Amino acid sequence: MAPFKLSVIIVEDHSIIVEGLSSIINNADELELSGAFSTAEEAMEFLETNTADILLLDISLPAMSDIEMCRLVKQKNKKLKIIALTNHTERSVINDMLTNGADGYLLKNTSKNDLIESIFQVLDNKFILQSELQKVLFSNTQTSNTLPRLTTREKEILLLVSNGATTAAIASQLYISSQTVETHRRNLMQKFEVNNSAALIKKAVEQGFL
Amino acid sequence: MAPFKLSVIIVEDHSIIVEGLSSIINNADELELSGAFSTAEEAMEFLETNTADILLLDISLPAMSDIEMCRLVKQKNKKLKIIALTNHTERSVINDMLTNGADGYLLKNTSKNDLIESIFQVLDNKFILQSELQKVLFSNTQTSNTLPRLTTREKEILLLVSNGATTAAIASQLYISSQTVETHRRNLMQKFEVNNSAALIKKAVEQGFL
DNA sequence: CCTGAAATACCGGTTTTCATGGAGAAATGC
DNA sequence: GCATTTCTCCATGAAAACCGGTATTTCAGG
Repeated sequence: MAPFKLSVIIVEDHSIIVEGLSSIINNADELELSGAFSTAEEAMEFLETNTADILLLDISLPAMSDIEMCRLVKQKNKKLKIIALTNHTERSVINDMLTNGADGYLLKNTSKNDLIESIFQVLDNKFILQSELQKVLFSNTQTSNTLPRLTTREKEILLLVSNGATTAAIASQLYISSQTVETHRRNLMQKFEVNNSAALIKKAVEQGFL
Repeated sequence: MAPFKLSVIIVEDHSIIVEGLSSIINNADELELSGAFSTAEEAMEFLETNTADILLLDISLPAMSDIEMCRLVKQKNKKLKIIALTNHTERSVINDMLTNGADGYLLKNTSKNDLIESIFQVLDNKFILQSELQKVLFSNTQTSNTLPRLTTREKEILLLVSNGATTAAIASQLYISSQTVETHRRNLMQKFEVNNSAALIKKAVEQGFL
């Protein structure tokens, strides 16, 4: 019950994890949890009429809108510190998060102590990144740096391909010619830097498109 | 500090979730957490010299050894009640769990209250299954009932296919003829009930083989 | 020793994908 | 309104995948 507690909010849709974070935060003397939301939208709504010092943001799928949400939240609340919580260790995801407003990036298997410490580090205007992740980020393996940006049509075709549909089937389903479908699929393979559909699907799943 | 608390142990490798479960359990008067382990093996070791009333078992990937572990733990500790915790809603996974010793099956997004209630239900020799899951289990869609059983070789080839290797490439890598590889791939597609590699990879990922 | 499962291999034929390269129309964004 | 993306379509040939059988070897378990 200290007079000036720092306010933490959470965006996370698994209540067990919320419970875990909540317990960790409330056990820290200087922190208090002032909100838990299952979507970033709800959190933004909350921030319209309230303030907070730090946001723990769950990033479930790298390709989803989470990263975009992070950018938006930060844009509207410049003072709010954001820590991304995720399981993904792909360089591109980390990069994307950190260039989109996150002040820190933690893996979900972080220990209690690491989490608390990180929160304070970030509040102290420091930038945090687990050593495990620094390795990924600064390793010399010069692999793909960013997630591909897919067009609507490409996403549509990706989904159909993943369901096992052949080019011809997709074409007739979408009322376009199979050449068009081929083109899209080719572009998909190019964007994902693979050379066949099997690898395409695997990479797409890994990166959260499926 | 009631005299006879029921002892709960956890198998779960994400410390934040452990924290959440721990907090939930310790807040229930009649329960106490007496151990948290990141693997089922460790839990079994613990059970050699200790007892427990209930085990919350994390099932991360349906095709992994988790289900087998459940069976083993139950075999060795018949009195121990096991609740599986997972994100998977596939009928086959639920089936597998419940026929391998689990006394209940909860989704990871279960609420605090549901979890507590379920624990007591199970301790009361009831069998628990969320209504959401009952629907899946007893719905009339007569789709695939069990995960396919893959041979060692098939797993090997599945992995290589997912990496984008062509039949010829796989063949030369494994020092077998490409006809053999074709056969294995065909068997894989049959087992997964799909008709091309793209769908094969997707289904394999979904079911935890990749 | 026998059986069954697994791994290996082959044939012949059809379908589908993959790689190239180009190109016009439509929508989107500034 | 202009530029850039995006979506559309085309042709061709080689490569790979898919299909439906069949069959031999190997090896562990009963």
